[in-house]
Amino acid sequence: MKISQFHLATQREVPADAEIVSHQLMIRTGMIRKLTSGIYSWTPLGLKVLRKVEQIVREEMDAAGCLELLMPSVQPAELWQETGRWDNFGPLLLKMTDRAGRAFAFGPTHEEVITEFARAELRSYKQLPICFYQIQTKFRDEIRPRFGVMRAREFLMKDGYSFHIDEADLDAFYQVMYSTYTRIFERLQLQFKAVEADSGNIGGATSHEFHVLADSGEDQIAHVEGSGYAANVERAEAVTVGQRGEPSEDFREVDTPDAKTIDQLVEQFDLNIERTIKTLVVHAADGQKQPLIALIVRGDHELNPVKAEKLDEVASPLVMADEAEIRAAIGAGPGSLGPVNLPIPAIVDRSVAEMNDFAAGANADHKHWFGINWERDLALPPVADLRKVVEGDPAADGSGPLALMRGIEVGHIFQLGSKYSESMNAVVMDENGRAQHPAMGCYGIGVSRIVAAAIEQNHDEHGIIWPQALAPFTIAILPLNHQKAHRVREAADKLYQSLQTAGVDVLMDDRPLRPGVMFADAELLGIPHVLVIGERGLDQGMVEYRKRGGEQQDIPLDEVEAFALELVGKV
RNA sequence: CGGGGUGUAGCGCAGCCUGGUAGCGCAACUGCUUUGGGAGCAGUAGGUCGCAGGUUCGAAUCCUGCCACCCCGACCA
Repeated sequence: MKISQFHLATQREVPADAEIVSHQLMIRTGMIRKLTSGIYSWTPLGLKVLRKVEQIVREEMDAAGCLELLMPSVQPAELWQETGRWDNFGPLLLKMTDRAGRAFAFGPTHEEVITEFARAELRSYKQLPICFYQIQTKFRDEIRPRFGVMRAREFLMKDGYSFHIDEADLDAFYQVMYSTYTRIFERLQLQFKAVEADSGNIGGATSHEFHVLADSGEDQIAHVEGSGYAANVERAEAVTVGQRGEPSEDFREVDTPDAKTIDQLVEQFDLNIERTIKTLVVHAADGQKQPLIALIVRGDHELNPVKAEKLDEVASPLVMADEAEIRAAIGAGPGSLGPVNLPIPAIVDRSVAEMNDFAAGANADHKHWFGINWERDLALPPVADLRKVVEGDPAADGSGPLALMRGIEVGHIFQLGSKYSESMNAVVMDENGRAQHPAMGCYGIGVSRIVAAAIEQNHDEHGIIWPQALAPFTIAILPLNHQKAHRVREAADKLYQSLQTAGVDVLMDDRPLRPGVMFADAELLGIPHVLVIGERGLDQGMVEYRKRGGEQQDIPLDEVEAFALELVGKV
């Protein structure tokens, strides 16, 4: 491609509303343009990268035996009502009506449509296992879109769905998808980690996320260095190793007029924060005896809402009680709550169950109990894993202390089981002639998000540094002062023609611009290999090669074509 | 949805407080010079000042309402 024939629209200035590097660089290189919040056009440049990601994903899915299809984006409400998700999916689901007033959704994911497809197409266990996938535009009406295409409302996703005669076969195929995903992210030349995950509102049990590692990532991952253990912190189990200490202090009530928070309490009474507890009041699940329930974690710990709302006793989604509700039920404000004489049910975190001689609110304003001990002073309430893990916690599998890092979720695989096949009554005949609900798996990759994630991981102060597998162009030719220097133009044209013929994605900067502009744009665009042709070099019979973000060397003019072909593996 | 902020040329911004009909840098266009790290000179073009209403002889500027976008929190590929 010659730039004069292309639409290149690089900008020097950093857009004001782009917060993270990938978003800034995608705007500055001109890969994307915003139409409105969370909705972007991909320019010819950006689309070249997007297509490269897509193609790697497609090749590996095909290699795993999956079959590509294409399902509709616009889906009738009835389908979503069958699974209950018309109401349960929440405000992310974009709903609309046609001129006759029929309700539709713009697909945020396609379990319903694929299950409808499967119940029409699949009749026999002999057709199983089978996996369909598509690469298609999704729409989720995100509460807060941000970071360009990283968290967009409209985005490109690969979604795959598999069908199995039983859970064992699903599990075996899940392992195949796990290694397929591993291969995809390796081919994309990204640093990534597969982690145990929560399955969110897609449903199902076993689930793994694939994260591209980046400090700007919105997710936190807990892992153990050198072990296989890794989990999203919202999922990571907090285990305890110690045992409860013996009571040594007196159980006593203390006036604490100025201690509204844990920090104040610790400071004013010189307490160890690990001997304090926080009592959080949330809405109980429907059908519980009382409308509120207390969740108790250690003073220095944080409640993990994902774990909490999974408990049968707790309303899902999690709703914190407001001060008025708390006062009505308990008679004290949020700063003065505790398990002693608590009139509502409570669940304590595992680490709280191990505490002795600890302090807590007295359920009366300006009073706390100190020296509390379970069993001696009050009965231990039910115990559950309620908190977020912190750096240094022991891993759930005993492999060592946890370290935390940040990641960008680019893939997620789930074992759905028969959730959808049952609710939508998709059945196949098994070998005994009995109707069975097939077990399903579901496998997503955020194709457009990968482009941003790759930039997040591969850039410097000059611009993007594309991995070769993703680069929009793999080689750039910069003919310096070509409009005056005939020799330069001829050498560049010849090289361009031969690389073009060999099928290389080559970009020739044939703009009549000063060298500095050409260098700056080639670096901004992140083209992995740059060949600089100038009169100075030609005088020595040389062309200069620069590797983006790396070394440079002079190549004899008559060897440069072979050199270039070797660089991009076209020999 | 709650909290905060911003809307002025393609991009980045000033002007607003103290009303007098819009300016700077980059980008764009023309010409000449320049050409191994984002050139110089001369010239040109481009704006319903987010929208609607109000106050005023006069509104980018003051008032009211609305809209959009961005940031911080709960969701997800």
